[in-house]
Amino acid sequence: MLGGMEGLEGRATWWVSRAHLHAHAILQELFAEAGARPYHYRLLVALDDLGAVSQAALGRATELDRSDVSVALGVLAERGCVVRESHPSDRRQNVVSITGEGRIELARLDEVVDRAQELFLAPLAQGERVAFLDMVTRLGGGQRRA
Amino acid sequence: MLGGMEGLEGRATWWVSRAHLHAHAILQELFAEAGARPYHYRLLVALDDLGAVSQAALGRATELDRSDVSVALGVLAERGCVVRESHPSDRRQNVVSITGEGRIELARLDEVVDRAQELFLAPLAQGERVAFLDMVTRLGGGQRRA
DNA sequence: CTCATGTCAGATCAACTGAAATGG
DNA sequence: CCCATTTCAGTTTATCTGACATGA
Repeated sequence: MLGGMEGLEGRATWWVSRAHLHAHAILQELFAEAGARPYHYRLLVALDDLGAVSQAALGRATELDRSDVSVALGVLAERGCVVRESHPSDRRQNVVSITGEGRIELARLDEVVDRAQELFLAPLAQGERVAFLDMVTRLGGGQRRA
Repeated sequence: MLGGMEGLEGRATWWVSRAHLHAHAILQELFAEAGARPYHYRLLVALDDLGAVSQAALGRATELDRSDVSVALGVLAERGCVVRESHPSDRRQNVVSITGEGRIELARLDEVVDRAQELFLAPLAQGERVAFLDMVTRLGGGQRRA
């Protein structure tokens, strides 16, 4: 009678956390195989989307910290995936653009992410996936970092 | 044509991660208000369930590291929520039991966790919650820490 | 003076690792 | 000798803070 369910296990928050851990492990492994990091992918996606932007703008678009953007772009630049040029009229800014190399890398990583979704969603029937995505989107909806 | 969906955003793994962040933030805040940590709750639940057990057994039951169990039990013992006695025939072991105080604290934290579920699941209609829990349980199912 | 930008060094926090001390 | 338990110190990894130099 008293409470019903007890413990964190069995609660929605617990299972969401487990699912996240599982998803994270899958992504980490596939990205590691591919020799990249999720940050790199996020940045390449945003750059392909936005065109040439400053690092600060990139950080805002991807919700990454400017310091992490700075570091990750260093790696991507070394690999020739992006180029940084200083802004003509505002010399504080590094204007970043994706390169042809970068687009190839992006396409490769897109496939990695697709494979990760497939692995992660494997326990759900095709019909369930739409409903799940709809619900989990609402549950994560208003989330912003502190 | 080419790929369809691009970017981590919009993918299932992304939204699960967002939902996890949201759930985590809710739990952290409510536990902080209550002056406790999720570890404490996990341990109290297990102790209430198992009765008197060694710290090592507790660690295995809760999937917490022995070292973290040791530290968290130190806090709980200071607050009078648990007692540690050395095992009569195996003097390596600390046999831990929940106290009356501990059971009161546990009941209090159970309510905290219930409130957290309510807040977290608020975007879902009552009927959806069962379906969501079923699916997310399957998605987190086989997960074990490395 | 103030604010924005890019960079770097370090704080943080949870989770985990390693080793020492004790004992079976 | 080998293994289990408890404890503590320290590593790890991603994220975030703070400070600094530059410049608008």
